[in-house]
Amino acid sequence: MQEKYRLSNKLDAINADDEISETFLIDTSPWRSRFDFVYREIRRRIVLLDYLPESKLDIKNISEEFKISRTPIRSVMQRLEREGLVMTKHGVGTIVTGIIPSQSRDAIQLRLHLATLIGESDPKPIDMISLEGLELLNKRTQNNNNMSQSELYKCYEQLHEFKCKLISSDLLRETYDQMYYRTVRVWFFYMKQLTLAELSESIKTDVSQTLNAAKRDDIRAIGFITRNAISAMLHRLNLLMMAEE
Amino acid sequence: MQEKYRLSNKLDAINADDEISETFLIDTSPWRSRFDFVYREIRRRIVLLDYLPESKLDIKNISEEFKISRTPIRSVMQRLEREGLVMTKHGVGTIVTGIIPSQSRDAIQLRLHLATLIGESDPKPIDMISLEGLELLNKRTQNNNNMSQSELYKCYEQLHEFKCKLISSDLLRETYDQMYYRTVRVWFFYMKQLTLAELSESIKTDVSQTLNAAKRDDIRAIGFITRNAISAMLHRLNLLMMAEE
DNA sequence: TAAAAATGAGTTGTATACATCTCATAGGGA
DNA sequence: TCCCTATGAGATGTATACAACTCATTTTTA
Repeated sequence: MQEKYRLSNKLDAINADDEISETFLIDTSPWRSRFDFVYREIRRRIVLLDYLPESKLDIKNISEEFKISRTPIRSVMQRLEREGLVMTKHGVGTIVTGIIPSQSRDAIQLRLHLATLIGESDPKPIDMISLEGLELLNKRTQNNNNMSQSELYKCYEQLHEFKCKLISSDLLRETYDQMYYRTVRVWFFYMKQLTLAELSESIKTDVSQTLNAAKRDDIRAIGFITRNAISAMLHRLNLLMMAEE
Repeated sequence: MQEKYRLSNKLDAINADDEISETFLIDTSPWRSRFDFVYREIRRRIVLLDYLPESKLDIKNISEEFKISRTPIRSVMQRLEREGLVMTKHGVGTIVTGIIPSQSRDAIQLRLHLATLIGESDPKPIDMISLEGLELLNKRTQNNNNMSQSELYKCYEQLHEFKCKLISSDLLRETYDQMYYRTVRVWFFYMKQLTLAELSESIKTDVSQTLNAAKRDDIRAIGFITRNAISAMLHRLNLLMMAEE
C-alpha cells in the first residue's frame, strides 16, 4: 500500500500545478491517471533527449522508479511504440527510436498540413482565461532573452496546448498533438547545432503573432501562422540534415 | 503446445492467400505476426459490424477462441482503444464504441484532407503487379451487379490498399489507413439505409477512375478522385445522420 | 414499507513466475 | 590461429493468480 500512496501523491502534485494535463483526459479513473502520468513523463524524457535516440531503456529500472510492475510500463511502451518514439525487439530490449531525416521530414510535413486545419470547421471560441495565459506567455518570452532548453520546451508546449484548445475535432486534435511530439523531438535533437538565440527568436514571433490573431479572434490565421512557423523550421532542419546525409 | 501450433497454422493459412497482410509489417517475428493477425481479425469484425456498436466484448471467449491468454488480447484491445474502435472501463467491460455522428464526420473529414496528400511529395511509382491487380478488381466490380456486403468490403479494402501503396511516407500511410478503418465502419453502419446498388455504383466509379489515372501514372489525380469519393460519401451520410439527430 | 447497506458475480488492472528469443562470449576442433 | 558451436546472461512475450472496481440483487434497518 505504501508504494501506491507515494505514487498517488506524486501524481496529485503534478496535476495540481499543471492544469493543462487534464486537457485530454476523458476517463478520470485512477488507473487512467496513473497510466497518463507515467506515459507523459517518459515521453517528456524522450522528447527532451534525457533518453537519447538509439539508447536502450532499462525497463526494470523504470518500473522500480515508478513503483509499479513491468505490466503497466509495457502498456505505456506499446503506446509509445505506436507513436514512433520507441521500438521493442523480443529478446533484445526497448530502444528509443533513432532520428532518421526522411522520417522526420515526413512527420514535420504532416504536422504542417494538419496545422492549416486548425481554424477549419467550427473552431472553439477563445476563452478569456486561455487568452490571459497567452498574454503571460508573450511577456515571458519577450522579456527573457536567454532561455534554457527546458524553458524553451515549456513555452513551446504551452503555445501548442493553446492552439490545441482551438481545435474542435477531438480526432484532429489528437493527431496533431502526436505530430507535435514527434517533431519537437527532432527539433531538440538538431537544436544544439542551431543557435539558441535563433530558436528563441522564432518562438517569440510565433507567440506574438498568435496572440495578435487571437485578440481579433481570427483562428484561421493562427493555423497559417503555425503552418509558416513549421515550414520555416522544416527549411532550417533540411539544411542541417542535408549537411549530415 | 497443441494450441500454439493450431494458431500458427491458422496464421500461415491467412498470410498465404492474402499477400496484402504483409504490407505494413516491419518486424516479422512470430510475436508480431500473431498480434497482427488477432488485431486485424477483431478489427474486421468490428468494422463489418459482427461486433455491434455499444455491445460488450466477451474477452474470455475471445481468448479461448484464439487459444491465447488475456494478456496479448489486452494489447490488441489497447491498440483498438487508441484507434477509437473500443472503450474499456475498469470493472465494467470492453465495449465497442458507439457510432456518434459528430465524431464520424470528424473522421471522414480528416480522411478527406489526408486523401489529397496521396500524390504529394514523391509518390511511389506504380508497379505492374499492382496495376494488374487493379485491372482485375475493375473487371470484378464492373461485372458483378449484386455485390454482398462482405464482397463490397473486400473490394473497397483492396482499392484502399492499392492507394496506400502509392504513399511514400510511412507516417502518412499509417494515419490515412487508420482513418480508413474508422470511417469504413460508419459507412457500413449506415449502409443498410442506403441502397446496396447505390453504394456499389460509387465504388465502381472509384475503381474505374482510379484505374484510368493509374494507367497514365497521374497519382495526384488519384488523391483527388479519392477526396471526391469521400466527399460524396460524407454528403450522403450527412443526410442520413441529420435525419437521425 | 422504503431506503440504505451489504453481498456477490463478473470484469478490468496488476504482479509475478515462466517461456522464448537474441547476442555476446567462451571453448573446442581443424 | 581461425571458425564454428554451445552456453548463459538478460531482455521481451505469455500465462495465471490475485487486487480493485462496478453494478445488480439481496438483506437489513429505521
